[in-house]
Amino acid sequence: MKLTLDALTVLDAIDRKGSFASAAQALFRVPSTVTYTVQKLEEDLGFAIFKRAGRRSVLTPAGQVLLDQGRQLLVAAQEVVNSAHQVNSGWEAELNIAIDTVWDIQRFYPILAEFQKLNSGVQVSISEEVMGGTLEAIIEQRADITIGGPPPVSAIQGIQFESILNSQWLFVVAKAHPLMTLLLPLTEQDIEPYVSIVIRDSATQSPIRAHRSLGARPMLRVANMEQKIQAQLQGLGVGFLPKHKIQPLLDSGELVELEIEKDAPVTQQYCAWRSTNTGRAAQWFVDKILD
Amino acid sequence: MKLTLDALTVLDAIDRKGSFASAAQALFRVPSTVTYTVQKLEEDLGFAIFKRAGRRSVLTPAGQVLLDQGRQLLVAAQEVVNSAHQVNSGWEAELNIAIDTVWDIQRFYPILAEFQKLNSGVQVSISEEVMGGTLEAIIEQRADITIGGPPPVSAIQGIQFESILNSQWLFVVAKAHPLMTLLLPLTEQDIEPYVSIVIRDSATQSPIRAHRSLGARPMLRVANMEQKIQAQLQGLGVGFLPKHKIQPLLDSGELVELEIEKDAPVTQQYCAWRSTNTGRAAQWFVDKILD
DNA sequence: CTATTAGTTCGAAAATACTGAACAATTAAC
DNA sequence: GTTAATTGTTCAGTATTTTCGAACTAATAG
Repeated sequence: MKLTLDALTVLDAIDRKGSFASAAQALFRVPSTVTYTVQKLEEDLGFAIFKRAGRRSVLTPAGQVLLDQGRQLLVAAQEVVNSAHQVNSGWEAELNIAIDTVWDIQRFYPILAEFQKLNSGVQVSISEEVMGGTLEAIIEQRADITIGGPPPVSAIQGIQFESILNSQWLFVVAKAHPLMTLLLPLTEQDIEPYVSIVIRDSATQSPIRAHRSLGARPMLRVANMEQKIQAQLQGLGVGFLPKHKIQPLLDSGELVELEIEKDAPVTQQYCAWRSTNTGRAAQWFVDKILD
Repeated sequence: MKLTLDALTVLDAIDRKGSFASAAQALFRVPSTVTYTVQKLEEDLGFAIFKRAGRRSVLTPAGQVLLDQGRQLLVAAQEVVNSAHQVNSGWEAELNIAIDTVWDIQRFYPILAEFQKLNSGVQVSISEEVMGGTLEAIIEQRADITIGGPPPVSAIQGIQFESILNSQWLFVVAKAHPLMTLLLPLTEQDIEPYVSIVIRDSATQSPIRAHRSLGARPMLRVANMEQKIQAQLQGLGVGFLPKHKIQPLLDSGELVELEIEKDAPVTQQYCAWRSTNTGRAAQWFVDKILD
């Protein structure tokens, strides 16, 4: 394969300017150089790119394909260089952040806004994951940073973890729920008859962990934390919810915390990042997240 | 932008072979040449690609990005050359055929099988379109050849049309349909009370043409001919269907043709292709289709 | 028929890429 | 710890490729 990007640039110029001569002018070269470049490329590739029709040359079908796809190649090449420059500047070309659904994404927006003021040129993408999802995302390199999610079962090569927040989970029900008539603290037997709202695990490969399902009771599976809150709010079922996400609903009385016999569970939330990642954006975000 | 594909090839070799020296060997060059190429690229791009760590060099983050994306660029470049070669051989790189839903795609498979025996290397894609869809597909360059579909409203620059088949449309109903008790031929008043099955137009931009809708009667819109046949077969409604597509159902008596007062409509089916397309595959298919 | 423009050819000059020998730095072997 | 082997670099010289400019051919416009 003897294709060169320079030759493609010449082809592009010829087509856009309409002639070898004007292409030469545009590229600050002499006409004979353009002829030479085209002839050399034709010889290297083994087929004619232009059909000489009098004093004006026209592209052959193969030449047209070469030009069309070659232009895309030129654009791609420029993007490669741009990405490398961006990384060289210390800022990553892109940064993927996976946020666990127990986190309120809105609380993250101010940090994002602050970051954008830095004019780093980093393309930041945010995805919402459930339970094992954040772990899976960073292991499979889909994410550079995770916010929230469970701790690693064992140390993972090249990934650092840090506890970020003690998320307290409360057992709550909607304000008119029948469970409110019972004597506190509730026993497992009290709760058993009622539908439990659980979040479907977004980790497709990890062993499924239905979070806090409390035995084999009737369950309603929902996609994320938002839906779980809504479901419990509308009395579709009961379950544990992270305190910091439902504080307003507790204050207004729409949701009520009920004491239960077993200890209210505490889950450690973890932030994770790739320790091999030396990008400034990743470090900036990790610093911010750890407060 | 001073990036060259040759330099990327060198980077790739260095990474795969693990050292400048073995890369040089693999590329039939001398070590100093490899050093020269790398240094020149670094100078041209304006950043370090390798960090000299003793006698063994390691990629900088920017160098890693350059290599990763550069490899994709190399693959893409090879594909560009391959495509151009393919077109130069006389066969197109790819050929898109749009078939109108009134046609039975299965009738087209033998022709496809015959074509594949030619070992042309052409990537053939087939899409199913409805009503105006084939026309739109060829005008918007999504298709190279269309089979079936309406005639052009006016001559279209660079596209040739040829009538291919007189598709006869029959008014048919399911075998137990109430309309069968009436006296033939049916009048418009006879038909009016019953739901008419119409195919939703897949042409998004053309003015909507609800095919043979016979005034403002209750309608059930379906996505394609297959669904329309099924709908009429299950007695959900009545309407015109192309004779050649329902012959077996007529023979078995599951669908019944009913004579109607107005002439049974005849629609010309057209085959279209781009007259500028000089590819052998397009010509081969057009010849076959026109019998 | 002449002037103009487009593209090519060709020898010379310039720029670029490659080579091989010498050297420095590091790792492996003993 | 010393020696040997391996790696990468430098540098001067050489080979190759690219570019240039002038001369030339062919087609088109006036």
